[in-house]
Amino acid sequence: MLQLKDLPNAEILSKFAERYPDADIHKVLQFLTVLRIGSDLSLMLDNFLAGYGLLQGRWWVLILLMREADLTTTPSILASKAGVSRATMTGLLDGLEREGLVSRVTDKRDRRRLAIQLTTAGQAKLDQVMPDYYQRVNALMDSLSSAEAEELIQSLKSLHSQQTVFE
Amino acid sequence: MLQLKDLPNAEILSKFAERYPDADIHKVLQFLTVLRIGSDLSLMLDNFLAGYGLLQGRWWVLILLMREADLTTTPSILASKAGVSRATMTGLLDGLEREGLVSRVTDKRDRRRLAIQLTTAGQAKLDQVMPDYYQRVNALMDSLSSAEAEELIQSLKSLHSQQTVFE
DNA sequence: TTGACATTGTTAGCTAGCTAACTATAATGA
DNA sequence: TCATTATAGTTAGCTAGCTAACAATGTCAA
Repeated sequence: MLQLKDLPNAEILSKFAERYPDADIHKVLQFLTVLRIGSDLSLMLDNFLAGYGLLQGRWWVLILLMREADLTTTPSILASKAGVSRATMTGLLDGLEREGLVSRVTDKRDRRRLAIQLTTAGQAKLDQVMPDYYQRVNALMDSLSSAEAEELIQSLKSLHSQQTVFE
Repeated sequence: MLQLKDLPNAEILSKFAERYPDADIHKVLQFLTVLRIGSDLSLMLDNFLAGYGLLQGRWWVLILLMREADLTTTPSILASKAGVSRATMTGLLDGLEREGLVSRVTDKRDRRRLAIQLTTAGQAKLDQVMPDYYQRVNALMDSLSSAEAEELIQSLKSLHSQQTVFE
């Protein structure tokens, strides 16, 4: 969504400016550019992962599992660390279990809980994709100097911290 | 997805670095920060629009329609300008039509085509939301100086232009 | 003119996000 | 102890993205 290829022309601008005098076209375009490039980069990552038969959500769950010392944790903790709802995590785990990349193990001490475990196949999948991923991230970020990258992150964090104006 | 609250600690970093020596943790974190803040800002916009009973995809269609001189265009053109597939546009228009914000009119000269028209209710909905939207965008972007904002956009465009490294 | 090709919009089926509601289980306090 | 409350995971139903396939319609060249 939010295609920036379709920039408004002078006629359109005057129409909107007349109806909505508070509009600051530069700021709006900058804001939309941030949104659009974020979503394009995310789509690019999706396409890259698709080449390995993975999807962004599922791939991220595998990484979170690999971070655990025993390659195991619970759906709730995964949901919290991934920043999604428990319901969404259920769906992600369904897909990963179907593909044999994780397994669900019941917890006998607390029968509400499940242990989610990274399988050998899951670890092997990460070993396929991660070296390629890291190389490409390096190549992508090399288009900015380290000072530029740092300023980019700082500016994004400034915007992020101002989210309250939208509430 | 892609929660950055859960930053890797030293133990995790060494585990990943050992297994994947190409990983440059600073670059990876910067990359993920761009993705995450983009998605957070998009979510923020969703929440804002929800207060007016709107959703981002549908709202954007209304704006594209308002840009047209006669408030009318076709689903294909909308899909192209919004940067989504025709199938996705069908779904967005279904929702908007159900709410009475747009109407579908058959084209008698080319019976494959539909004319999508912004209704009075659709224009009224935009008139409710847009002034508030523009004020909030202004407030958000005021957290950056105009020079900072310009550098931010330039850096994002640099990244965007390097997307090919992920193909 | 007609057969091949292109275009338009829709449908079906997938992923992935959400909230709300539900079941099962555990924990706690009167 | 037992009633209440809290927690874990799932399900249902919504939005919104995608691709692939399809029917209806136009277009165009042989």
